[in-house]
Amino acid sequence: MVQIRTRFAPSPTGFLHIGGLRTALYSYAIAKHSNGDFILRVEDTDQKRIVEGATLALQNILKRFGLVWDEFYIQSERQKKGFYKRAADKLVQQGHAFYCQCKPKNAKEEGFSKQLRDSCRNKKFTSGAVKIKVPDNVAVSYFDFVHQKEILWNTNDVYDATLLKSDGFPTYHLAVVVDDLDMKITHILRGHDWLPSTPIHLLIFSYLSNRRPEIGHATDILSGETGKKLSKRRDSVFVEEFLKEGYLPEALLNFVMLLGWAPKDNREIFSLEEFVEAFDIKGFQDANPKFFIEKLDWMNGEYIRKSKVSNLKSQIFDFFEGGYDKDLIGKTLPLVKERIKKLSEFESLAGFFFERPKVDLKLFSGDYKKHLKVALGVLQGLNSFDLESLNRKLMDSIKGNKFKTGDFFMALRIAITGSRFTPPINESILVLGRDEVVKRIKKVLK
RNA sequence: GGCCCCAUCGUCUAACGGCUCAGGACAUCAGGUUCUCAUCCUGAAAAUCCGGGUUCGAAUCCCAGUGGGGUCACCA
Repeated sequence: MVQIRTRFAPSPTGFLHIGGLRTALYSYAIAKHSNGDFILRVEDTDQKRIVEGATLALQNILKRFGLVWDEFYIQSERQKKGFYKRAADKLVQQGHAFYCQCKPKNAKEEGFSKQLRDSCRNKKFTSGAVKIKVPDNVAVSYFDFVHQKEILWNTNDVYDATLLKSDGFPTYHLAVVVDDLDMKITHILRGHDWLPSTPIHLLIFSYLSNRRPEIGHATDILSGETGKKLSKRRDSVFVEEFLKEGYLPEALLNFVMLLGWAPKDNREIFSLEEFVEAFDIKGFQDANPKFFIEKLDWMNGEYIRKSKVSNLKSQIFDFFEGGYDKDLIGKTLPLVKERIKKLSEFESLAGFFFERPKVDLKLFSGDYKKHLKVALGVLQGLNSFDLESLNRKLMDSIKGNKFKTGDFFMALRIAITGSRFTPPINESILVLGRDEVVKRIKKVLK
């Protein structure tokens, strides 16, 4: 049996795209489900777009999601060793490629072209860029393992793509084929946006080798707002942005795995290990999913609620870069854990534990001072400062004074926290301590 | 415009061509629990794009249409 080998091959432009994370996850799962190898390959062949430190950042972020690779390659280093030049030479010798000395065009400015056959293809140049000499009227096809169907082109619709640039670096088309062959990749999984250039790769594969990896194109993730491919300008597209908003890596990974893949039993919560175990290539979707943040919010809340206090404590401490005392975070967490959907929300919900709040008197209603005076008396007269006694004495005084329970606690809540929406107030009082609570109530009564 | 992909509740999706007046989850709405807010529990509303075929039977197969997406660089 052949060892399964997959790869994730991003270009290091700074941040990891959410779709990239998903592609990496699926590739990882295909390999690991069968105890295969997962390879990370950095495609940095565009000298104009090199970003300092991007490769390291990419590696770090993948590790945070547990997507660990077995082998690592950098294309620019392979370029120095001449792998791509040799492949290009071979293609020219075979008559499947030719040198071209035309001025490079920029499609963004010039629009799409109708000219598929390059004017240099019969000029017999011996230097310049190398382009593929696409044959006329030949059918090329492959079986897509995502869509589970044959996809077919006529080469009359395929253009003479550049393989080697005049700076000696390969384009994606050449590099991807050479590397996937050299690295003995068995399954290529990539985004749907690559589907249209697949016939070029199919031709190169057939010229360079008698074997070809399986190929599959995962759906594009569409924006929930626009229904179009996620765009950097309008949408949050980078993994780093989501982490910064307070989403947990495990939740984000879980959410993204279900955009374009589903198990037969409709299960929704998967750890990475569970996903690898459950992964089935038949579970891929054909239609492009829209990215709706609501479900991610729910899922993130699920993960936060499931988290151990000790783990969550460190995550929140790190998230706020040490801005809050770690032990105190730990004490408040049992009270706030099931009330937040993102780490970032810890601040607005639990901030009053760390800093005396500004209390807006407009929040109060009714005869709140009377309520507070009674509460103050109870607190100060309490012999044993524990939840049971506190609760009992407060309830007794409510009954004794014929207060409305809700009104009483609301007054207390606002005085202590500055908000109408808070964790349970008696438990919060215990965390804050009697002295602090007494001071806060007195301050309002002044 | 050419080429390619796609089409089940608002969203993510399930359903060997028959066990389906289409199931689950999120979101929404209504109840319950509760000192607020959450959590938790109950319930409701909500979909097979439109036509044609094939078949005893179609969400499922086929053909057109319509709609959506992608792509057409010496960027990946």
